[in-house]
Amino acid sequence: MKLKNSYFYTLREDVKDEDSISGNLLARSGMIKKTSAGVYMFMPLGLRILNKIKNIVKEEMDNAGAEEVLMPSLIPSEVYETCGRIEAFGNSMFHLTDRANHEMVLGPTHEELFAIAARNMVRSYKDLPFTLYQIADKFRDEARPRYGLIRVKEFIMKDAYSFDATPESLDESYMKMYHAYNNIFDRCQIDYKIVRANTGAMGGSLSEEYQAVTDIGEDTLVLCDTCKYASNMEVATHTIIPDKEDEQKLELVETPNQESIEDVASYLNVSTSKTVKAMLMSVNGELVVFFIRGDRELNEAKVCSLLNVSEIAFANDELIATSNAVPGFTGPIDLNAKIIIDEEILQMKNFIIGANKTGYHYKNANITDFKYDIAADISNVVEGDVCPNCSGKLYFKKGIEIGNLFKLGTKYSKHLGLTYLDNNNQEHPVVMGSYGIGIGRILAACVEQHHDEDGMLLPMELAPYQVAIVLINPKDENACTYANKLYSDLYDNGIEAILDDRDERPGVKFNDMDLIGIPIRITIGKHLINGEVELKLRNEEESQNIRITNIIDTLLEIIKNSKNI
RNA sequence: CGAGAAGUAGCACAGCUUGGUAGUGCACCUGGUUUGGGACCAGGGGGUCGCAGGUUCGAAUCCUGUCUUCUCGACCA
Repeated sequence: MKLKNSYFYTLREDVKDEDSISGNLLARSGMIKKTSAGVYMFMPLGLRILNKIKNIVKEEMDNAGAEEVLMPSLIPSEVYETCGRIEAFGNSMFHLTDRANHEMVLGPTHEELFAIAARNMVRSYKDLPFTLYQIADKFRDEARPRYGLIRVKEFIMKDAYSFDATPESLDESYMKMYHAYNNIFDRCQIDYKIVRANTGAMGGSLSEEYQAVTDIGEDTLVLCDTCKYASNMEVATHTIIPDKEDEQKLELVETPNQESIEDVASYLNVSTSKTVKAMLMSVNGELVVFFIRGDRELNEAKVCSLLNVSEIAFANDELIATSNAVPGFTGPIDLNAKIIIDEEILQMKNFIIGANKTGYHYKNANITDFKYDIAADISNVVEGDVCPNCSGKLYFKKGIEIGNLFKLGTKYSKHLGLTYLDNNNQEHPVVMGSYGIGIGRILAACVEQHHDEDGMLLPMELAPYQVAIVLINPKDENACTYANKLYSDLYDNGIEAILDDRDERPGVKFNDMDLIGIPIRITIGKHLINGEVELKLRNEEESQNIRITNIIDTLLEIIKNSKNI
């Protein structure tokens, strides 16, 4: 691309609309432009990067034996009704009607259509296994789009679906995707963690997420400092260390005006981990009181799957009044409500707990002092907890979900009649897996992880162009002639280059090329008369002068080496 | 969906309190001087002040409604 007659602009200041580094750098580079909240235009440079990511994904999918297809985005509602997902998605799905008043939706994910596609051809176990994928737009009406390309309403996703006869066969298909995913994210130079995740509304047995590690991540990753344990906070567990104290006698103590756990703990001069707090929640309109250690948080995802509900809410005053619970002083002893305790409390001794009486708590409470309905893991782990797999300590990082793997099982195939006959002429539902990758999120995560104060530092495989040729003085005819020759020589050798032939000052050109993250810069300036140009790598401070005689080989070598990192 | 803030030129903003016909920096155009890290001088183009009503002789400014955007929360396969 020669800049002079191309669509190219940069902004010198941050864009007010963008709240993330990646969103700002992409917008300032003229690569993306927001059209409305959570919806973006991709301009030439941005689209080039996107296409490079897509190509990497395609190559790895094809290598893993998956076949590419393309599904529509405009889909009759009834397709999603079959498996109850109109309900499950709620108002995060875009609904519309056509002129004949048929209810349609814009596809948020495509399990059903792929299952229907598979149903068209699968008859026998001999037809299995196979894997299909597409790279296409998805639509989700996010309540709050943010962080540039991270959380958007319309986005490009690679979604793959595997179809197997047996769970064992699914394991193999799953592992093929697992390896393909590692290759994809390695090639994009993403710093990522693979974590256990909640299967949520997708259903199925196993789910793992690929999380790009970044501070603006919306998920909390729980990692072990000793072993490879890695889990999304939603499903993270820890080893409970039993308290070895001897049980003491329950004692009512006055705690006037001490309503928060911190206040009570400091008033009674104990650690918050020696207290138990109550969470008064509404579950399907019923009051349920959850008890967890004072320094922990209730884990909604765990509670929802325990009780098999889609959401829980804080109880309102009216609901609380149906019991004898006293907010701030709620305890399980003589409480007339459904009680669910964190299993950790089974191992705690002599703890502080509310007395259901304003201004009073019990101390030296023990599990034998009260009744409860269910004991289960309902709390979040905290940093420093002991790893469930070894004796290491758990710590947290923030992550963006850039990919996921689901073992779906037979949920969709059962509902949609996707079955096969085995060698005994018996009919079985096909076992499915689903595998997603957010293409735009890879771009955003990559920029979040690779930038400096001057702009992006894109990996060679993702950069829109590998080389930027900066022509210092376009009015110098010799320099201009050489620059154009170099430009076409590079193309002849398969190297993608930008020729900055604009009539701008050198500083403007350097800053622009730094901003858009071109990995290699060739500057054609005053040393050309000596047969030399300047070579500078975006991720290095120093530049060097090189002879123009073997410049192509030098560049090919740099590009080749950078891909082997 | 709850709470808060903001919409004025391509971008970032001032002006609004106290109504009087629209301004700054960057970007853009012309001429000149410059030319290895976001040049300088001079001249110039570009805005129905988000939209709709209302008050007023007169509204970017005051009032009402509405839309949009952003922030914090809720939600998030």
